[in-house]
Amino acid sequence: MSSNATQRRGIPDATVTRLPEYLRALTALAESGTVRVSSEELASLVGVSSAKLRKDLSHLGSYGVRGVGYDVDHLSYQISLALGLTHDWAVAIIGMGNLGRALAAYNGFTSRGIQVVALLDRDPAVLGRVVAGLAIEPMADLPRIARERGVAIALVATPARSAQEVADAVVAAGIGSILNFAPTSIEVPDGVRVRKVDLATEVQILAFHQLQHDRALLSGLRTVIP
Amino acid sequence: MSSNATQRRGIPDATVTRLPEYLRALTALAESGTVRVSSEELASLVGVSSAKLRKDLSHLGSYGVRGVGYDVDHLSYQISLALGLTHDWAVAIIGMGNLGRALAAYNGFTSRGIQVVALLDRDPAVLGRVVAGLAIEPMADLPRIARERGVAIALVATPARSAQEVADAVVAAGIGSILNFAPTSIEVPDGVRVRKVDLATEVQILAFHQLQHDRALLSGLRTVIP
DNA sequence: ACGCCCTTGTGAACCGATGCACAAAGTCAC
DNA sequence: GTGACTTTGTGCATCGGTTCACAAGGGCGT
Ligand SMILES: NC(=O)c1ccc[n+]([C@@H]2O[C@H](COP(=O)([O-])OP(=O)(O)OC[C@H]3O[C@@H](n4cnc5c(N)ncnc54)[C@H](O)[C@@H]3O)[C@@H](O)[C@H]2O)c1
Ligand SMILES: NC(=O)c1ccc[n+]([C@@H]2O[C@H](COP(=O)([O-])OP(=O)(O)OC[C@H]3O[C@@H](n4cnc5c(N)ncnc54)[C@H](O)[C@@H]3O)[C@@H](O)[C@H]2O)c1
Repeated sequence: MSSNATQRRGIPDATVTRLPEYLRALTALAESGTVRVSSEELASLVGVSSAKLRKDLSHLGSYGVRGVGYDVDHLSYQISLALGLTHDWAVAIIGMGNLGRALAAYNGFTSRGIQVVALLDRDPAVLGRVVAGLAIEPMADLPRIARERGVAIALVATPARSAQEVADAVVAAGIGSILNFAPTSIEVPDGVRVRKVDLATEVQILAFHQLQHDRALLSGLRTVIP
Repeated sequence: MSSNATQRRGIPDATVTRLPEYLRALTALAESGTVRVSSEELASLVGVSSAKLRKDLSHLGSYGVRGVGYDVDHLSYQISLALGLTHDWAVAIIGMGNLGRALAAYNGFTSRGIQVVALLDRDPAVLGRVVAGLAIEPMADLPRIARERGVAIALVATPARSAQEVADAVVAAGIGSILNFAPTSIEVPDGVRVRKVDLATEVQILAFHQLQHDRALLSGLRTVIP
C-alpha cells in the first residue's frame, strides 16, 4: 500500500513517546511563522540529538528533503497521522477532587486531538457542579456516557484505594485506555492499555539524582583534601 | 567500605525509576501487617517480572533470604537509603494556578522523604493567600527562601511561556533539581537536573496505542472476511 | 547545465536493559 | 543432624535503543 516500507509494522515505543514532543515543538514553530526546519534545529528545540530525531522520523516515512530540512506543516501532519490525532479522542475524567478539577481546567490538550467530554465523581455533594463548562455526573451513568460520547480514554484521579474499582468500572463501560494518577498499580484485562503518572515517584527519582550529585561533589572534595 | 560490591558505583537508571514503586508497595504491605514478602509476590503487586525485581534489588545489596524472601521493613529501609529518603527533601512549588494548588494540597509525598516548604507566584493578587497551610510568597523572595529552608527541588507549574524564566530564577537561587509540569523543554546549566511531567504527551501516547489496538482488530476482521 | 554543498536517511557498532535458567544458600521438618 | 524444599542472586543470551559516521540525494549558485 505505502511506497515506503518503514510505514509498515511498528513504530518503536521509545520513538512513540517522543513524537508528541516533536509535534509540540513543530506547532510552536508553525505559530511563529517558521516554514522549514532542519533536524539539528528541531532536535535542540526538544533537547534530543539530531541523529535520534532523524531515526525517529525515519520510522514514519521519508518526509525530509536532503540539503534542506523538513516542511513544518507537513511533518506536523505526518506525526499527527501516526499518533492518530487527525480525529479527536473523547476522554472522561473520573474523580473531581483537587487534581481532577485542575485536569478539567487544563486546556493544553483541547487544542490537538484530545477532547474532554465528561467529568464523573462518586460524591453526591459535587454532582451537578459545573467545572470548565461540564457538569459533574454520577458514576452510575458511566456506561451510557461512554457509549453515547464514544469515550476512548479515562483519566483516573481518585484516591488510590478507589482506583481499582474505578478501573473495573471503566473497563466494564468499554473504555480501552486508562491514564492513572492514583499512586497504585491497577489490574486490567488484556487488551486494555494503562499508563501511570506518579508525582511522588518523579520527585523521589529527582531526589536520588540530587543525592548522587551531592555525593559526587563531596567525594571530589575528599580527593583534594585527603 | 561495604562488604557487597554491588553497593558501589551506579544503580542503573531503569532500576532507579522502579525503586519508588517497590517502596510504595512495601509501605502498603507494612501497613497491612505483612512481615515477609517473596520477589514473586512483590513483583506481581507492582506489575513487573520477579526476575527484574530481583535484579533491581541486587543492585542495592543482598537483603533477601534464600528460601524465604525479604523482610518488608528492612527492604523498605534499604530502598529509602538508596533513594536518599532517610532525610527529608525540601521542595518549593512555583506557580499557584489550578495545578499548583492541587500539588500543594497533595499529601501523597509528605509521608515519605519529601516536604513542601514554600509556595510562590508572580501574581500580586494571590500573594499571601494560604494554601494547604502555607502562604503564597513572591518570586523576589525565592533566593532567600531557598537558602533559609534548604530547598533542593522546585516544582514548576507556571504556563509554558514563563517556564524558562522561572527555571533561570530557580537555578540562580541555587536549587539543583526541577520537576517541570509546563509543556515545554527548558534549558539549564550542567549540574542541574530536570524531569518533565507532561499530561498531553501521556494522553497522546495512549491515543497511539489505542489506535494500534483498534487497527489490529480491524485487520483481524479483514483476514476473516476477505 | 553542471557541479558543489548541505542535510537527510541508514547500516553498523555499541550499550544498557530484559528475560532465562540454574547453582548457591538458607530454612524447616523430622 | 540431615536432607528435601524453596527462593534468592546472577551468569549468559537476547533484545531494543542510541550513537556514529557516511553514502545518497536534492537544491542552488554560477
Ligand atoms: N493533587 C495532586 O497534585 C496529585 C498529584 C498526583 C497524584 N495525585 C493523586 O490523584 C488522586 C486524586 O488526588 P486529589 O488531590 O484530587 O484527591 P481528592 O481527595 O481531592 O479527590 C478525590 C476525588 O475522587 C472522588 N472519588 C473517590 N472515590 C471515587 C470513586 N470510587 N468513584 C468516583 N469518584 C471517586 C472523591 O469524591 C473526590 O472528589 C489521588 O490518588 C492522589 O494521590 C494527586
Ligand atoms: N492544569 C493541569 O491539569 C495541568 C496539567 C498538566 C500540565 N499543566 C501545565 O501546568 C502549568 C500550570 O497550569 P495551570 O492550569 O495551573 O495554569 P494557571 O494559569 O491556572 O496557573 C499558572 C500560575 O502561574 C503563575 N505564574 C505565571 N508566570 C509566572 C512567573 N513567571 N513566575 C511565577 N509564577 C508565575 C500565574 O500567576 C498563575 O497563578 C501550565 O504550563 C500547564 O500547561 C497543567
